[in-house]
Amino acid sequence: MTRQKVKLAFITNDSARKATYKKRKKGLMKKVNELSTLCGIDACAIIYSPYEAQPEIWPNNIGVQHVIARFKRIPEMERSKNMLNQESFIRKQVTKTNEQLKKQMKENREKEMTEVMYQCLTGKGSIENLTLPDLKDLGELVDQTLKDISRRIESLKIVSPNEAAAAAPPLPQAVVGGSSSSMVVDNVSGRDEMQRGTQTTQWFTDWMNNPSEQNLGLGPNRIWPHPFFPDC
Amino acid sequence: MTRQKVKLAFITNDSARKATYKKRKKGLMKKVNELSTLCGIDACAIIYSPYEAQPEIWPNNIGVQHVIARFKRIPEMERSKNMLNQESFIRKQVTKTNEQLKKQMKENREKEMTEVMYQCLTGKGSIENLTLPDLKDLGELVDQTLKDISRRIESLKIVSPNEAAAAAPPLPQAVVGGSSSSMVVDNVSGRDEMQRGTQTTQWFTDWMNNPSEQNLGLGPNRIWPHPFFPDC
DNA sequence: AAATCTATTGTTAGAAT
DNA sequence: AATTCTAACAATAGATT
Repeated sequence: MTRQKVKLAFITNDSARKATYKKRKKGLMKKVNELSTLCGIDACAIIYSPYEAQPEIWPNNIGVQHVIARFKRIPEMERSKNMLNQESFIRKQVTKTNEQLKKQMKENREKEMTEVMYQCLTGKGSIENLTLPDLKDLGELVDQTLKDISRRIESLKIVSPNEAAAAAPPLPQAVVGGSSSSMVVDNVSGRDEMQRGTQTTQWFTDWMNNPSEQNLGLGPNRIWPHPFFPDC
Repeated sequence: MTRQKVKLAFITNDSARKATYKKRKKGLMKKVNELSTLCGIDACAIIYSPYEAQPEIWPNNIGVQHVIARFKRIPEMERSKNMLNQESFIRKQVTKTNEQLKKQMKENREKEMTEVMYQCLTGKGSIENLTLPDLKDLGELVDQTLKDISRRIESLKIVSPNEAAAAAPPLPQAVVGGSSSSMVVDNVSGRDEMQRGTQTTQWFTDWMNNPSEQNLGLGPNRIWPHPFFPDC
């Protein structure tokens, strides 16, 4: 579920393992106790270790016997049913985790592209060796950024200069709005058959047809206004 | 063992209790799993709740059955023996916790007295309404502080002025050395039968016999050197 | 080995959705 | 009711004694 600094695997170092055992057993017992107390429920824990002849138990012999007796009383069939529940629970967890992964990958992609965009803007990098999918995503990002900036400019025009700073809605640093963003370069199947984008990104499509550092304002002699932001 | 922000007691609010149950049950299961994996041991947990017909278990039906069978195999007698062990363990815990409590109380006491001392020194407080035990501890503290200062002064005398700052051992802010500190006012059973202290604290014993703000340098017109630190 | 310390990581109560 | 978020809090890995 969460990032694991110490890998969740058998500790091969004997003394480290014992130390961890003692610490974690103590913590676990505390947790069982708290859960039972806070929620007023019946529970037990049994732990076998090579360090003690007897199992370490919670809450005590009587308590464990009581819970075991209750457990034994359930017909085997009922318990199998429960196991199915557990399986479906796990399946649900897997689905959820995969969704999180997807979301995270998308987020990473956006950050990556934002980095590329800023590097281009500051002349520290070029898009020369980007792949087509990268260029496509970069285009979307630039398009969205451009729109955000236009929106910001409009909002600045409406109010008086003094009120502007306070009234203008903050401009998101970089957002790729999945379906709401217009597609700059779409359905690309090869370098020679690109479609034209929306008006705001015409320059980008143009550049795609005739890529050169010169007309992108990159490098040491970069120009202003930058072609990425012709309105500024 | 440690400070408990949420009191360890049954949660009466139904929905809060259920929320806590779900969160903590999840956390507990995770912990059991980690302990078992990290240390390669056999363990099980069984939790009954009003929210599920079946108990929630770790690791699964088979695993629990296995651990229970192993548990049942131990003669009752052996387990009682183990319970004794647990009892003695708990007794040990209680002893340890009490020791910590004592230590903490001592520490608090020292801080309290240090505060009083500084308030007196800056004229912001008076010792007029302190109890006899308070005055006794305050005396000890002042005595110790005095000694520390003398030690510091001596160390400054030995080295050249330039080296002094670097070479002199740092002066602890306020330390009451339990048995090593001389008793200023000891075995006090009443105001009229006080003993005389060591030489460094003669002034304190003197003051105890004739307490007055005047000769303590307290109040708006306070004197220097302060009687608490006649050597400075 | 066991206890203690502390920097880091993990857990969770309460609020927001 | 269930999820998600996050500040506050607790657990603990690794070092030290």
